[in-house]
Amino acid sequence: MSETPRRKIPEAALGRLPIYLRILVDLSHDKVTQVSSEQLAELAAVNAAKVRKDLSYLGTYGTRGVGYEVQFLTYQIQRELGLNQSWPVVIVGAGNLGQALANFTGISERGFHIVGVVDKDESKIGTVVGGVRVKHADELAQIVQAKHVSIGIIATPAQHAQEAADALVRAGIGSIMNFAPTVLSVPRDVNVRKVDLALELQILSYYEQCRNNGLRSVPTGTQSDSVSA
Amino acid sequence: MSETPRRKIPEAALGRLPIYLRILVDLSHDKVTQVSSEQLAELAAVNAAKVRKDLSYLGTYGTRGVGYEVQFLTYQIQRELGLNQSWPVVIVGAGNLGQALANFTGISERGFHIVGVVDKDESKIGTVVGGVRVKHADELAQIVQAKHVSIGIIATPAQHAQEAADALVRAGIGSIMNFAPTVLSVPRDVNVRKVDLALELQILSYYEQCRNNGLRSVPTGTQSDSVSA
DNA sequence: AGGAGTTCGTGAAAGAGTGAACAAAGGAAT
DNA sequence: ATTCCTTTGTTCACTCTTTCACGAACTCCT
Repeated sequence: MSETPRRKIPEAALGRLPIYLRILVDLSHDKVTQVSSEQLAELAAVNAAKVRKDLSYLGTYGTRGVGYEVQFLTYQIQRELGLNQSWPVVIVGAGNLGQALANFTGISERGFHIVGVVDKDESKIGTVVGGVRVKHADELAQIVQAKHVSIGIIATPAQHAQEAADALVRAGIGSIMNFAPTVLSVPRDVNVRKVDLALELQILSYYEQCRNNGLRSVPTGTQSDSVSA
Repeated sequence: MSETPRRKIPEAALGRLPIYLRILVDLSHDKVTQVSSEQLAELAAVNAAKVRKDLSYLGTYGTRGVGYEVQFLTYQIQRELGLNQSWPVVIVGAGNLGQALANFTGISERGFHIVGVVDKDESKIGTVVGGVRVKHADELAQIVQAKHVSIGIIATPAQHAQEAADALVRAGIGSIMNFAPTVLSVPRDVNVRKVDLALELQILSYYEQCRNNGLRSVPTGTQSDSVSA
């Protein structure tokens, strides 16, 4: 029962673990050592039973009548998510978004570090973003192999996203985070998550329109996650 | 005919409408006039039955034995999402992310336009991003009311996200898109969607770790050769 | 006109996710 | 030890989502 190879965590629960993790880290900074599912639920804006069920997928780490030990639970979630190491990440596309991502401290603070940024535009090559010198897209495979990168971020315009994906797959990447507003076609064993700016705004637009039409069918109080594929 | 089929669309289906919309617009550019649920499903990487069911929430817009008319369906989805108008949007936070968002053409091309960018940092005020001059955060309410803004984007650091949300709510905003990695607390009638960069990466990390545990014990960047399936 | 071939719309079943409720388990006080 | 209080872990009923399967409706061809 000590090091059971964890069964698969449901997608819905998996999406909440990073939220709990962030909250736990914050609590830890505030010198809080114990936390109940009720408190955690409050901070994450979800149901307490859901918190307990989510955490139960990791193991039996709580103490009845007491709650969860912040440090210990933090460690367990990190371990489960594979965050006790820092993953090397490569960014394809050094435009506005690529630069913002490379400079985003949240990435490096939470278990990842940028080891490469590539672009096809000669004018961008050689410039330094996020502490990394931008290289030509042709060098992608080289970077991936040299730095053992398994996660790639696509921050290109939509029309180049698929070729970026193909290049990442050829280079041996296992997971792709896609910021381009396109559906990527990749081999089945490559994991893709997409973040689509305009898509999320369009969903807000729908609810705003509903509100204006007097039809208030907005899911009240909930904070919807981005819909990922 | 009933121009208000306006039932509430299930959240899951709603999240896919913008994807169909984008594909339809692309098809239209390629001079395609008809499309079947099968084709649409292929392009959106989903099940064909799902496409038909999703579209059926809008109304009965297909023709049996033929498919859907691209132009007409495009219009219907846009109408349903409230995209036959251009929504004014305000951005709070003019850092890397805020600038990238303001410059992101995908926003203005898909039914939105940035009418204001505010920040608290004096050094940013007065600079122009995305064609808009950055103003002081104190002017937020003024901008919101003058331009009838109902959608706000939070692109501040996490520690200022809640106060940005409070300001947006006070200003009368109805929907918030939150890029800061924090759970916001807002009144029940304000709609929040969150996009969390690091969260998505952490989910990828989990799957990468699972993959590596299946093959090798220590996943220090062991690149799995992508076996196409 | 009638039959063959498509493709939509939807009912029904299976699957996933949610939340109320409660037994089990720990701590504290008597 | 016993009792009381708290909080977890889990069950169960319910809702939401996905997928299958098939009748209905449309086009084309003979």
